[in-house]
Amino acid sequence: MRVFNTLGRVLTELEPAPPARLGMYVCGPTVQSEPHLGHGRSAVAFDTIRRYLRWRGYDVTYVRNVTDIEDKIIAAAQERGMSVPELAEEMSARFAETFAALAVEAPDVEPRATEHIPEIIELIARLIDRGLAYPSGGDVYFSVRGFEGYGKLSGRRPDELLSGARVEVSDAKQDPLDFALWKAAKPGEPWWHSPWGRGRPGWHIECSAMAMKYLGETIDIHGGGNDLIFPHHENEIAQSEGATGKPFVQYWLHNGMVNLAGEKMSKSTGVLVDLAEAIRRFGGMAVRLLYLRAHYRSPLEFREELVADAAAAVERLDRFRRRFPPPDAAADPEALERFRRVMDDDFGTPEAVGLLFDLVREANRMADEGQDPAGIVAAFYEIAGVLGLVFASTGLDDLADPLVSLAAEFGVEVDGDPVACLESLLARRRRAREERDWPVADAIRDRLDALGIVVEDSADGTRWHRR
RNA sequence: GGCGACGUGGCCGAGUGGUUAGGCGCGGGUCUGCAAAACCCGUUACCCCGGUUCAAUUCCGGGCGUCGCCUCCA
Repeated sequence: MRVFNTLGRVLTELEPAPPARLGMYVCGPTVQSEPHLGHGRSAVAFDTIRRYLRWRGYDVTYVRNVTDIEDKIIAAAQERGMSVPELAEEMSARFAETFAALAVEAPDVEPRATEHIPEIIELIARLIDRGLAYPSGGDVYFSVRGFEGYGKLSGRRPDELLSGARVEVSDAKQDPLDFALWKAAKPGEPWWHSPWGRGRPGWHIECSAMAMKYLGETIDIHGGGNDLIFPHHENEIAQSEGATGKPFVQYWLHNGMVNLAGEKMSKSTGVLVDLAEAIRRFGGMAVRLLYLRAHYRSPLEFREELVADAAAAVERLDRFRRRFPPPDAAADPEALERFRRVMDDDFGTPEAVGLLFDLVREANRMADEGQDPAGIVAAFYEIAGVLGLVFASTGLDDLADPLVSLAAEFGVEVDGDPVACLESLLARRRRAREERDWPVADAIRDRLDALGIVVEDSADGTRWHRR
């Protein structure tokens, strides 16, 4: 299978072939504020890649970090009158529950920067030993010009970077390009003891330390948003390879940005859409499908009508799932082969989604014509599962009271169980239909519809689902 | 200015040197007590200009336009 490697900007064969162990590190969020649609895209993109690699037979170890100490978190915590750990804890929980609503699986390891201070300090010390970093006034900086390969990921040469206007100037740096590995604590900031005094890690170093701790000095796949290519990932390479002398990452994978009204979603500009809000309004699967319908590397323009469109498409999948429960049958091999072919080509999820809808139509048609679609249906479930399109069956517990009174209204025997209640009502309606008593049959259907329960008749019986 | 991505039908979005993506929407039909669902048919697509070719939306060159990165960012 081929993947697009940002390092070299080429589609390359993923080696070794399965089965093999594969270490995968993805830059998780800096837990400073609520997740937005961009965070969701990255999480879903790499969750899908992880699921697919596993399906292909790889033994994947998936690490996604939480950066819980950083300048912006400190600032945000002060603004809200909270401690840094309190804010980080609250936002981590928000990210976790929001990602869960997108059916993003929990990572195998979810390391936090603040729990790896010893590893970070050790890595910095190694870089100092090797002459690639230097302490300065309580800070420690990385010597960019001391690392020969600097710029190989982002395609920037140190000399060209100098002309950029946004280089942070500091008397403490020997060179304007140098970046902080360790920052001396200012009054009121969180700090840890270090050989260079009280301080905290710089932004990039925690990913190097944690990735290497859990996945070794050379890791197979490293992912993140393409806005991290420079400087974050460029600096990770410099720090890691500077310390070990070995290649840090075999395959760099980057997802595209989510744009809003033609502009990138970003914390700094305030151009963003709250992820939890979008999930609340359209459902987690609609948001996930929205992501999957674009290739993970393409920019994705967000508009409300596009999520509504995705929600309608999810409805179709959901109706299909209700019509055909998971069968006890082998998945159609031809469908799986098509899936493998499009996904093997740098994770072609838009085509895979197209395939999924092909299967929906095919199985519906077969069933309509009296054939058994079990193999197609099984392929549908297998593929949907790999794409992370999972559907929770909705209960009726919140509708217990209205259902009981509705049952009583139609003279149906009831106990408190809402499912039994609904079944009784549907049985009553079936009798009405057999007696060609359309007013009663339609009234039951209309009243259930008002509760959000949709009743549909078909040749093979009556089905219901919540709207 | 440097580096990179991209311009496909009403909307979104794959893909291909000549032959069906797919979804949503819209129109027609089948089925059905009605409704819904499902299925079938249609909705005449590939930014512009050159070039290569028997043939280009697909390859090459130029133009126009959009977006991202260039030390906050997923």
